[in-house]
Amino acid sequence: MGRRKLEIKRIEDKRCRQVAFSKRRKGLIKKANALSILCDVDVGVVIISNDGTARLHEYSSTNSVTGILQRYDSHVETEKEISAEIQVTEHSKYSSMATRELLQETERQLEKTNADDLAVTDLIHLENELQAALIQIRSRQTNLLLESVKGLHEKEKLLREENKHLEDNIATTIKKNRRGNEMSDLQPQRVTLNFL
Amino acid sequence: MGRRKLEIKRIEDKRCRQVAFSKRRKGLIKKANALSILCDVDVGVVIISNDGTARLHEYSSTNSVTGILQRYDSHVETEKEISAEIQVTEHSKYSSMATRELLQETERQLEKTNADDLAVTDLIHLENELQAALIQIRSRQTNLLLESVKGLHEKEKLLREENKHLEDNIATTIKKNRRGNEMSDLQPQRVTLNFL
DNA sequence: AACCCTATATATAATAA
DNA sequence: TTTATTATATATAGGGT
Repeated sequence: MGRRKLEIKRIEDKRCRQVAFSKRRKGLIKKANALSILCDVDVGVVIISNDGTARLHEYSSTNSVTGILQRYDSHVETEKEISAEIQVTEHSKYSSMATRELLQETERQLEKTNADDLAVTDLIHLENELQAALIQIRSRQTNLLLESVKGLHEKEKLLREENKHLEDNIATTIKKNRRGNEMSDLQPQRVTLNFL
Repeated sequence: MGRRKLEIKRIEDKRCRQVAFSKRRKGLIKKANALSILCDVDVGVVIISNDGTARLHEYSSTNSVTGILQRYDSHVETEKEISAEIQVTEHSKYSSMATRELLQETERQLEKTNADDLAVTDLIHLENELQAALIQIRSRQTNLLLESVKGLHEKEKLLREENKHLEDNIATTIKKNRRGNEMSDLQPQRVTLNFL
């Protein structure tokens, strides 16, 4: 795209690399913006450079980054409804919807391509699709984490209640004991624990 | 870039929009790939289309998506070390490092630009930088969530131990009672509470 | 680092297959 | 729906400021 053809490999000259980075980063974000507007889709771009000081550059068509991430979540939510199983069947979740489509796509690709000219671009494409599946799994993990927190809070509450009951129990037992020892007449205990 | 100049606004014809999406998506990912290789940086692209069936497309220069997200985390981790405060001071975290740089950059931009020709591109740039700050805050939230889970697990363990002690306490109390009062019909209580 | 310039490389809109 | 063609629009390498 410039004065001469450029091989796609790391630019060794630091100066040139830096300039190219600045230009191409701008270009990439511009294209991301055009794509999102022209085709009415949400696009997010993240660039992490490591030249000495690691810097983070970002673009998102949605107002906030959390916005696009919430879209992830709702996307994942939909899949969850389809395979609303428990942890034991967790494995089956990975073969739902998009993942199944992905495998079909892979088969199609392999069918129509001779082993000879299995283009690198094809492989890159498949790789990207697989990565898309991975990000979905990651989102799923985030959701599970949130559920985990919720569950743990409930557990904590129940355990605290149980503790309270047990303490009361001990208190009354001791009291009655004392009384019973004095009057030689111990009363039967009733231990009632109601929760859940 | 085609037969005629195209305004950057939503393509109304669904057919054209679909074709443009397919092409531009491929183009964007190709450019993202070139950028990451040429300039030796990590790049992630996320595209969410909503044409009826919401679909998620993704690209990441790192082997796994979690990889690039871990880079986020470590990036955030560094900032955390600098302002390692508790939740109460949470607010102060938002004005650390990158955010401070960001504000300086904003000032610089506003200084050198007349109100007249404050280019849209400048605004877009600033917007993107602000979004970068937002994604960092989001990562921070994820970290806090993970810490929360850890803390809750510890809490749970302590509560369970406490419960065990209390149960033992009750058991021995009852045993002693019975021994000291043979005719009593008092039965040792079994307090078993299983949840989750 | 951020802009200009310009020759060239790439991307892609319209169109057809 | 994708795929191929092709004319045109954009992006950008190298060079200078």
